[in-house]
Amino acid sequence: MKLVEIYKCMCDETRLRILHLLTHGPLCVCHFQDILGVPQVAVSKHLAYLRKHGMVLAQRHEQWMVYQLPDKKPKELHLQLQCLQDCVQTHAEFRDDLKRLRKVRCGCDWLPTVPSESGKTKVNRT
Amino acid sequence: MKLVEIYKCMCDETRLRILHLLTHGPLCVCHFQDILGVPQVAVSKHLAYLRKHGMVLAQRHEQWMVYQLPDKKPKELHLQLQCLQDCVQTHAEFRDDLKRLRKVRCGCDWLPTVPSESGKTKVNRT
DNA sequence: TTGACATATTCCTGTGCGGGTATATGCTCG
DNA sequence: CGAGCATATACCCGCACAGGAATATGTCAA
Repeated sequence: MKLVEIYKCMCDETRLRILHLLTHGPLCVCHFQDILGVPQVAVSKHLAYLRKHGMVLAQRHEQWMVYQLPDKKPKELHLQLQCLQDCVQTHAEFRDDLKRLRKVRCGCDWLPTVPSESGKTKVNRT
Repeated sequence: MKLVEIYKCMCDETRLRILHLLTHGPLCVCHFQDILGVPQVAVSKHLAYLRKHGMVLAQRHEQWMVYQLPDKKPKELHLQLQCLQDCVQTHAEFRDDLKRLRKVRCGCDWLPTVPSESGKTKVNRT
């Protein structure tokens, strides 16, 4: 994995926030929309970019696409994500994202883990 | 310091190599040229970019401009540079830069530390 | 099948930036 | 001063990409 490519993926505000959120678990597109407050097309395009560069994995689940970090990460990626977590500690914007993330998790029962079939109700969006 | 800006600075191959070299001590422009094998104008522009974003400090020394990392770094920058050092361990291109760096240091007696007046001979470039 | 929802893709536009050439600035030495 | 070296800046070109609008694709449910 090319180190510069990792940095290119992280050098956009929205993508950085997406990656940061994903370090806390898988998410689907509509949740990114809600948490980030960014239009659907933008989210979708940034996710496509990240996917194209092997930074995230996508998996359809009924009508939703669930995105997550690869479980087997190359060492550089692992280090970078680790570093990201360390860096954001002091940045309010990222902590606010996490706050909204928790709210989303409460409103959605299957989120915390990789989505399973059990007890899924269609309450993702209102 | 905006985290994204740091990533923007690091998302170009040449700038990344420059920053990596600087983690090993101050350097002047002509050395970057020799080590990186990149034309003067490119080096100069990338250094200007890094300077503009507070990633490096410049200091004139007679006819040469000596660049170095700021000694008082914001926490994010420090973490990122640390992470960079960890990441490049496995990347040959960066190790090759270090090899050439050592050669340059041998050919230039004032380099290892911030340049001092003692015993400077004009042998920077041939 | 039709409609509603979730997501992706296409097209368009503006901008930032990388590469190159030429030129300007700053310093030193004779 | 003028020449020569080291470095920076200005200008031009091309490309990648971010943002937005419209539309396409895929899935479900009635």
